[in-house]
Amino acid sequence: MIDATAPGRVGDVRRRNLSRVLDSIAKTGDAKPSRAQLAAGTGLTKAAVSSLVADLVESGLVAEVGLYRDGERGRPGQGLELSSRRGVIGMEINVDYLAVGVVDLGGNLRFHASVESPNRGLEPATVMERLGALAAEAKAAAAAEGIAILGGGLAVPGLVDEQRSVVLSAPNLHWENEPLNPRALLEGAPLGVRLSNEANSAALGELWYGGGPADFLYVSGEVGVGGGVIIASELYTGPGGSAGELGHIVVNPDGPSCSCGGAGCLETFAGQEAIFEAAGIPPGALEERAELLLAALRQRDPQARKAVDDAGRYLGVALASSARLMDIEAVVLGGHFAVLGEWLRPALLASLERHAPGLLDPENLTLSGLEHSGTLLGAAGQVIRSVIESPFEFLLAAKLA
Amino acid sequence: MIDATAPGRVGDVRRRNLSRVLDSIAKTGDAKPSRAQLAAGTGLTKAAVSSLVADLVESGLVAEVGLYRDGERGRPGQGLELSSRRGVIGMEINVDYLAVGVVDLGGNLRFHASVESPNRGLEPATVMERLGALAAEAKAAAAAEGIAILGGGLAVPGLVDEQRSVVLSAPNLHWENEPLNPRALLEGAPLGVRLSNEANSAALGELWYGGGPADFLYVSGEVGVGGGVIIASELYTGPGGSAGELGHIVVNPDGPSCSCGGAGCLETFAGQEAIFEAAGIPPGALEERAELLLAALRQRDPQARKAVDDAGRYLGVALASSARLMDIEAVVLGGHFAVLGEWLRPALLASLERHAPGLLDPENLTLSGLEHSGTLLGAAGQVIRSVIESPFEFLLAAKLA
DNA sequence: CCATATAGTTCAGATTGAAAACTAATTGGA
DNA sequence: TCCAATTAGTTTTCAATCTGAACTATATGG
Repeated sequence: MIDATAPGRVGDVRRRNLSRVLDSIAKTGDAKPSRAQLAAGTGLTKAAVSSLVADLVESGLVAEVGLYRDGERGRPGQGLELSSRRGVIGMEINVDYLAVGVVDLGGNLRFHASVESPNRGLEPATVMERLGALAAEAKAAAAAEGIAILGGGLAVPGLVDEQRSVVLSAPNLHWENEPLNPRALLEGAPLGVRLSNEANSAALGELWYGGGPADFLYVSGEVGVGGGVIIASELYTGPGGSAGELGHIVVNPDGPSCSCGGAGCLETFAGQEAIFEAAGIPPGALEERAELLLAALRQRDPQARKAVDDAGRYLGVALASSARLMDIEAVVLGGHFAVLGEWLRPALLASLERHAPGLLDPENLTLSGLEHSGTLLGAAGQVIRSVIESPFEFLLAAKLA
Repeated sequence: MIDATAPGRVGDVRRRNLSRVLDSIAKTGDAKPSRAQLAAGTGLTKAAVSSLVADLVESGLVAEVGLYRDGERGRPGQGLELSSRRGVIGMEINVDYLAVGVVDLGGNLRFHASVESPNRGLEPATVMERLGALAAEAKAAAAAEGIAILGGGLAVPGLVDEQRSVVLSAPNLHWENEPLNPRALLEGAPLGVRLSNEANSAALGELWYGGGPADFLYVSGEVGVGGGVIIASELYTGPGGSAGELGHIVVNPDGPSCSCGGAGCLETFAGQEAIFEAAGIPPGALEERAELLLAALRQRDPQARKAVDDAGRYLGVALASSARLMDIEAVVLGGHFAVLGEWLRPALLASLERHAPGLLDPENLTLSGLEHSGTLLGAAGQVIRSVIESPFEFLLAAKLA
């Protein structure tokens, strides 16, 4: 396939090289590369890099951070980094809480806040209003730290149409085809607010800020079972944008019917609700039930043990099928599954070994370390990445303003 | 993601535009576009297109095919097409036959030959020798038609390492880690011979020459059950290159063990052998058994009917899971499944509706019309595509020679 | 036979990175 | 202390390539 963004005119070369340099700075991260190092890394000449960096510094995306010597001879280089005075606000609506965070271009979470909020069944307008209040806090915090906010990312637990900012289906919130107006959360931010799926954002957070490998499947165990597929360091969304719905892979054709209308889905065996029920945890608040389950497991309660083993076994079936179909070589467990990680692991690995022996190295089955901030980081990171990938457009806009 | 293969020199613009123009000619196909139409289609100026086309014509990749008037006023354009005097040889090793074909750059199958050959268990060297004889026929036929052979594609029913030309695993041939030397089949062809997987090649054949949509899952029912995933008009191979192994998706966690070492795989329910056995077809040659099965189905034999229904049902489970994970919206059934198509369809659709209601429109479940030539076309097409995507390298080589 | 329309070419102009020469800033040793 | 060596970054010249506008070529229709 011919890359539509590839240079067609001479001017496009610069577009691409601006992005390449910016990406190289982002990848080098804390090492704060000099122009000379960037030249070596990108294959461009020092002259070209100097010219490109000049534009990036002028736009405010990149900052010089003083000299930098490594003990050797020669003139020291000027360290460069993605500006810590520009940032993006990450936001998250989940079933039982709202959260916001300020992430600077370098990927540092500079501010973080969350509130409990039983959003299930609430009107989207009500939830958006509450989230707006939280976003205002984040904006104030950013202003106090001298961070100019370029845009925002909003993650929700459901399928979304990113272009039109519509939540197509979020069964756990009881939302269906709800158009949101995320832009209103950050009035005046030049890049607007991007709506995204919670599991996908968490997968991207893991990739960019959690040390995830270039190829992995992220399994999100929030109230539902979601997934995010990362291939070659990019989110794989599929032709219609809804890939990664791991929760509705069929793991047992004779299984019970599922909220999605199907039958035998993974979620009916390994969703939070299914596990709690099988473990005999009484209804109640999510946090409390999770605590009860962990307590039961610690006390070697056989019913809890079996519930988690079953979930692990079926998760193994889903991962075996996924690995076969998509050639997945690594898996990161997040959310609920990260909390249950060590209890899930034995049954999961046994099941994988039974259904796809040798396909997935147990070492490559890891638990997410980012906990809940992964989703925020990923939601904000998508906007940051869009700047890194198309800085030219951003420069133009900056020049006009 | 930033394309690492495209350092940003000014000269790369031309590289890209050569490819873009060539691709545009290939896509327009039989319409034989003029330079002016290409300019309109690519967004380049007429001047640029003229210059690019001049290089392509000089290299022999593109040919002018006389004037062309559409009744309107004005000077008529020069029709352009991919040269019919340049071609690629497609080759196929399957369990019970060998096949070759000459495909010109325009995708026309100009010569075709196949021989029965019980390759299961034969030494690769023996098989390659037989294939070499067939390839020689193809070369002679190409020479007779004045087609210069640029390279070849060889498809085998197993996992391959394309870079090193090694068949990693072809259980149905009983080959394991067999290095081949496909280059030797076409001594002197400038682009060499590319080894590929049979199901993937068939999927690409369907995409390029069978009118397949931009996004679909090709299901190959040869002796094993294979698959090829096409996303955005490209083959999705996954990080390790072995994506699409539909045959080893788990469709029933309590199912029997499989030749792959796993258990409950689709292949154990819907592989040819499994269907024949369940239908009570006695052992024998593949072709004969297939005929017997079809005859039994036509006579409404209940055992045959049930065997095919079961296969369809489990195929539906696998497709439901695949659609969920990869957001697949269309499926093309090939090989054995295309032959059984109408008998499979009812149970398959019912199963899809049960496990993933509404996810896949029945209209988007189609049967391949290319039959066995799809694999040849796809195998050859991969080499043709590589020229379309990197004509600059080809031009350089042509200029040196 | 000429106005009109479309195809394709020619040429000046602008953008851009490569290459090489240059300036700047540092270290280590004479 | 000072200079050679070394590395960073800038300036200058040059070649590649596309755009845009003017131009030539070739058809149709009245």
